[in-house]
Amino acid sequence: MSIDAAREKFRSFLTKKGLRATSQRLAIFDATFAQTEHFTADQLLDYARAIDDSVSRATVYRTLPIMTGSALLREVDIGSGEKFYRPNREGDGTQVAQVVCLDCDKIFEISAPFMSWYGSTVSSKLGLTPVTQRLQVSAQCDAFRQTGTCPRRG
Amino acid sequence: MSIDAAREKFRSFLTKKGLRATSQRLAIFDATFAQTEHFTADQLLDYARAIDDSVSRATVYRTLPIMTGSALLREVDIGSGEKFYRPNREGDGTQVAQVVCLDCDKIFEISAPFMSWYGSTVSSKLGLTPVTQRLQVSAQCDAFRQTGTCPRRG
DNA sequence: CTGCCTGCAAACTCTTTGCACGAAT
DNA sequence: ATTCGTGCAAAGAGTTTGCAGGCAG
Repeated sequence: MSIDAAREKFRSFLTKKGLRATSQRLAIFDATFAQTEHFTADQLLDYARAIDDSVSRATVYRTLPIMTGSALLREVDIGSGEKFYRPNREGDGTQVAQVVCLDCDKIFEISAPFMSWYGSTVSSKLGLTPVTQRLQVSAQCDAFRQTGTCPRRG
Repeated sequence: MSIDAAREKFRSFLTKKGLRATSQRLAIFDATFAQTEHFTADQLLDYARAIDDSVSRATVYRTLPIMTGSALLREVDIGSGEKFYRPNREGDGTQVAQVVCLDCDKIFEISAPFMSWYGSTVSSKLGLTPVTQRLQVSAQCDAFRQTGTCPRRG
């Protein structure tokens, strides 16, 4: 999905919800779609300010739930104090697992289609309907432990 | 595992690590093993103070990582701002998934032995060695949505 | 005795919120 | 014109830490 197509989707999402397409919201949105890796709210503030320096931290935090609600942004919580985000270029539906490298602090994502099967199996036994699921693996980098450098590291 | 056996394990863990078996640490430990459900650090402070009212919040937070390090306590982070804990009576090794009910706020645990298989499969492709894994499902309570009451709710 | 451990309170990190001004429809 | 949205700064929640005194080994 091109950034223009994505921006248009975001605009129409805002309109449909009766929300206003302010310059700040659009700057924040554009900033997310310029990223190829996971990023934090704090980083997003920087990225958005490079586009429109009137963007404030409060507006970033207020816009994040709007964007995740539009399914154009995914939230990734690896339990590290701060949350990570990533543009959802593929549209929706893909079940992914995260692999977090303890040496690189890098987050990899891998498709894990069986997750939804597991979720429904397990939940139906409890009389529950699954809403979200996450599968996360934290791991050590073999190369880093042996050679002292991680090939994926900056 | 009985509480006495568990306390003895904790004592020897402390000794082995060169740590002191203070009355506060033992009170906090006993408090964890009296619980049958998940609990927060804040709740643990209350429980521990009921045993030894000299226990402070700081000591609870300083003792938690020691206990998780001894594998007698498991930490469960469902991404809700605060972490949950639960005594590990079964010993170690069991791979469990959490199912969190959005209506009850209750945390269920279910054995998910295939998790470790998935972790190693996925990680070996990236040259990583898995350290920890978590599989979590957040779900709605069918009964609550239909009748307005959840049978599992207090 | 020695130095690890403690309680207290302040600091910290990430996120949310109240308020009065400003801008989108 | 109306509201909704904004920036600022302060508040919040959960957790961590510096310090002076206290107790285990």
